[in-house]
Amino acid sequence: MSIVITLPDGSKREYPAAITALELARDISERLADAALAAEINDQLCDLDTPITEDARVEIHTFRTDKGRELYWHSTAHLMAQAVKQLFPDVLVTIGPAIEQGFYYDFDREEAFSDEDLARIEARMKELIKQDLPYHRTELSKAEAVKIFKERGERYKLEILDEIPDGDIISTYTQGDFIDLCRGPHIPSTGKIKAVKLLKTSGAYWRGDEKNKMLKRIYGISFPSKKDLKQYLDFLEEAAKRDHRKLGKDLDLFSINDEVGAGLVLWHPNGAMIRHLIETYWKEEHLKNGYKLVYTPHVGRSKLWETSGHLGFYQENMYAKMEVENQDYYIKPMNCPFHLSIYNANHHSYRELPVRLAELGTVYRYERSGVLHGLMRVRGFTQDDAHIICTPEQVSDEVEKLIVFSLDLLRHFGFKEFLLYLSTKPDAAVGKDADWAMATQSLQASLEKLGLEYDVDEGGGAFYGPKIDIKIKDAIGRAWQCTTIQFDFNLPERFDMQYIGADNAAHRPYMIHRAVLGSVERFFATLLEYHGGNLPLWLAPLQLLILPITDAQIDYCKTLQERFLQSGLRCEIDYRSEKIGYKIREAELKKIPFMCIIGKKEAEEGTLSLRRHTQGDLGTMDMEQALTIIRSENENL
RNA sequence: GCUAAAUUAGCUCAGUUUGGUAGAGCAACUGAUUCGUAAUCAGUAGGUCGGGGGUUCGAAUCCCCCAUUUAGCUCCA
Repeated sequence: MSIVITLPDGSKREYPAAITALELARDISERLADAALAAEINDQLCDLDTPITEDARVEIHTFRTDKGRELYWHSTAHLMAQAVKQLFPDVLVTIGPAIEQGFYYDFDREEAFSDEDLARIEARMKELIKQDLPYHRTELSKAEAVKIFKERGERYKLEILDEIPDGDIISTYTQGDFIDLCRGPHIPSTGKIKAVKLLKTSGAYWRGDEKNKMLKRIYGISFPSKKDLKQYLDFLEEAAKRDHRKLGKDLDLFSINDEVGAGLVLWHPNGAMIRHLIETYWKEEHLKNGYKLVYTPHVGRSKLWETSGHLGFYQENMYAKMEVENQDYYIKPMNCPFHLSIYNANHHSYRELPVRLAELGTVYRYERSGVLHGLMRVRGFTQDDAHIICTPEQVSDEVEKLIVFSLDLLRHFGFKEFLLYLSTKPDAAVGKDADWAMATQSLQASLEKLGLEYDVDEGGGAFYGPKIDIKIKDAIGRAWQCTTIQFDFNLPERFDMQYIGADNAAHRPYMIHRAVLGSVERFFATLLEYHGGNLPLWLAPLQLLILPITDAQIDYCKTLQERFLQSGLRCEIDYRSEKIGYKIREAELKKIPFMCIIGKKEAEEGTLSLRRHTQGDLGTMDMEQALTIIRSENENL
């Protein structure tokens, strides 16, 4: 009886008897057999030596597939645990999964792993790779597994075993002297790992719970070639160059200092100019799209925060209360209660809805000291907040408009790729099921109507409503969350919001809470990292710098500056008596988009020599030609 | 908050192992130079070594506490 194997491309192969996945790969090609890591037989991921005994769909996984990479890294994590156990026999192993980029393994050890330890572990891993130890799968009963790990004193493994139902078959993987409880599959042998690098160590709570013991984690990554590893390390270096904290310092955009306080940002003139341009654009676009701008205070009475519920469920993130004339006040961690108070200041007819209230609202939240990170995570930040209050009939239209508006706004900043997520009802939630269903459905319908791809985060919504998040995809593959569009079934109740319908009765409106940029701080950081500091021309604090070669050209430079300023460009002259090469170098380091080099020749001819940052010399031309080039990057000039 | 590492001139860093009161490059300032597409030369000035306490004849260096930063964990715009 022969068996028929169907490959992912639909092609079929027939074999007279059962063969292993590895034999199948070898039959397809030697190269595939060499690259093969594991097989997926009828959607079941398994080791390469698994026999295929009947007709099946089979996919061979290599490092090129997501699943292949994942188990490659997982196998490397096992290898690292083996090296650690050999070098530090007293250390207990816990778990070691693959992550998006590489793997980690958590160990129970009193001391932290030092850099020297890492180097030793890495060296031992390389020895074990040379030995080309096979990963051997063993299936056994729970009792047998308990016996094995009890003998070895691996109490974390026993804890995991304890949670597995008694009847289940358990698998272990052994390579050399190391045995680990593992579902698998794994790569055939350690020799498949050609390049490995241990990257860093840190603490991590057992099972991710801060009440548990803190374990010592080691992160690493591995590749099937040294070249791939080098490429990855280069990528990390590139990411470091784009770090907004470094760019913020180099370009003199912002600072954060001890004396002012952690997580509180000082915006320097250059950064403030960029922020001003972002905010001005943001306001204009909101006004064009039917939003009303509002301003609200930075503090509010405790009564307000009781009504909103923040004192109940958010107090640990709020700054402590302050007392003035026997009244308690809190600094605002959110703008919503103020916006809703504005709505509630008047009666509203259904004819006025939707009401869209927008504000660049600065809030303060107490964030635990360990989470602060440059501008990405701060304690005082400005949300580009808006609340849309509408009737049930208006919901789907509003959601659709919002998605389009958000994407348009983001694209204007040069962002091109987006990742969209729809988050649905979590277990603990407020609001009626019917409302959740309706809101979730209108979010989903809008995404589909617009033909946008999105992922569903099941149960990932806020307790008060479902949401859509938009993340921006970076030039080097990282994703940054900005936009969030959230329904809120909680606050309209708490604030007893109403509108008068056509039936002359009071109704509860729907409310959507949204931020497009997220926070100005995080957005600014994302913008910097995305563009590597080379902002689009319209956002550059200084757009053009005129560089006279000698003092003799200064008067001519001033007439040019006048023309550029009249065209709406932000333009300055570098008067210093430095050599032209030096002035150009400085302007390049400051990432000034355009440079205008003026020597004797240009002054006599009435021309100018234009240079574009990142491109170099564009040649000699007259003013009109220069403006044409500059306008091609920004039609508003 | 937790685990670990770090904090020295405006910036980037050396000096800490083996205690003997600080050093470089860039930037700044002064002077010279007037130059053609990423660094001209010379000179000057700049630091109670994150803060506080302790050990010591003597602390940037050793010990303790605190603050901040970084990498993670947990949490989030």
